Amino acid sequence: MRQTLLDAARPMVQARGYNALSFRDLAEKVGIKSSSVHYHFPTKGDLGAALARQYTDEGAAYLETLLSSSPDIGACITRYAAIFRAALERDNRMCLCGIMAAEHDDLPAQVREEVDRFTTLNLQWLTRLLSRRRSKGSQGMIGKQALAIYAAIQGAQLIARGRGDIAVFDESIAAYRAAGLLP
Amino acid sequence: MRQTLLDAARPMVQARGYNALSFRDLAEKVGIKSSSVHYHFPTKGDLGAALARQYTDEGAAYLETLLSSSPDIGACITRYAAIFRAALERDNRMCLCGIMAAEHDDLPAQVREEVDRFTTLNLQWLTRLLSRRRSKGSQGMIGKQALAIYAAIQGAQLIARGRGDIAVFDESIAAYRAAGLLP
DNA sequence: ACCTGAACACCGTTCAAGT
DNA sequence: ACCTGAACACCGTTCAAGT
Repeated sequence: MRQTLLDAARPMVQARGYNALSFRDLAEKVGIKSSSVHYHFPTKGDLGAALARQYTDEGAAYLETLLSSSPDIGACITRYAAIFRAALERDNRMCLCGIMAAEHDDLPAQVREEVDRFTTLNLQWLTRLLSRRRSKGSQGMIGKQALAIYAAIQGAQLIARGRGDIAVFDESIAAYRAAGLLP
Repeated sequence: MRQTLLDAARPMVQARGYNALSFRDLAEKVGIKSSSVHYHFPTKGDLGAALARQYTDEGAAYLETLLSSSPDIGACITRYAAIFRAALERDNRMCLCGIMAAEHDDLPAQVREEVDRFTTLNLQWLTRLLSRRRSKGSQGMIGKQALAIYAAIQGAQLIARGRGDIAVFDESIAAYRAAGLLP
């Protein structure tokens, strides 16, 4: 049941955010009462943190396979962007931690910590990827470029979701690549 | 009182989002009862829409002065990015319509429409700015570049806010400029 | 014209009670 | 071990009542 709740809650949060998630709506979707949800997750913060933790762990595992599956940096970035594109494809949803990042200052501390861990994980992964390049910058430059790439992709997803048009995402990514922001 | 309410509500939404705004908190801040807020704004959607409308109108006016004050495209973009930077400087707040964009699918229709109008306004302004360049692309290319610039700046603000570090914003903008995404 | 208190259905949360 | 109904303080909203 615990996993059933997480599986039901994830797409709800990806669509409408953490704040909009209701224990009663979630309970109804899985066929129990809202007070029963508290048996598995004492507080909404516990649920949100578990949601973000699992999402981050799964993302980390996928990113590892991605990095080891191809030596080509451009191909890796394309498949990295495809992760965020896939969320939009699924009923115009967002990255769980991207939408929660917007609620950052309104999140319970335990949820915020997991969201921050997702961001850190992505920045580290991008840094490792960029470190493969021959045309190296300093370590500091690589970190800043990783930051810029992550911010740009999250922004593209946010704006594309708002416009309800996945082409907005694709065109933004294409413009990033054309400019050389993406390797 | 109507304007007092709007002035008090704006920074609250910029900090924590539309969903987190409470009529009772807002009422207490301005010294009336929550039921009195409904006299000025019948529903929370009315308040949110008025908030976004005024924000967009003020933004539009400022962008016009910006565009006519300098013929230099790079200077205009720098001052454009400075608008978003200023929000972060003010207690790590976000663009009102940037944070509301994350709540997009959970907003009352009337609020969503105003948020979308802000986005449209910004894209049009950026398109006009980019049209000044000699090294022109097609009209379609310019629109896509405007989109990418807007998404990238919004993303930089979102991630910088999450990290609680305005340097994240500055470094992202610098990376955009270095790549040539920003003119 | 503007404000208020009381009521309503929602929300997260608690807890005694059930199986 | 897992679920439930009732209660609590919150929320947006309504409305009769006040000035």
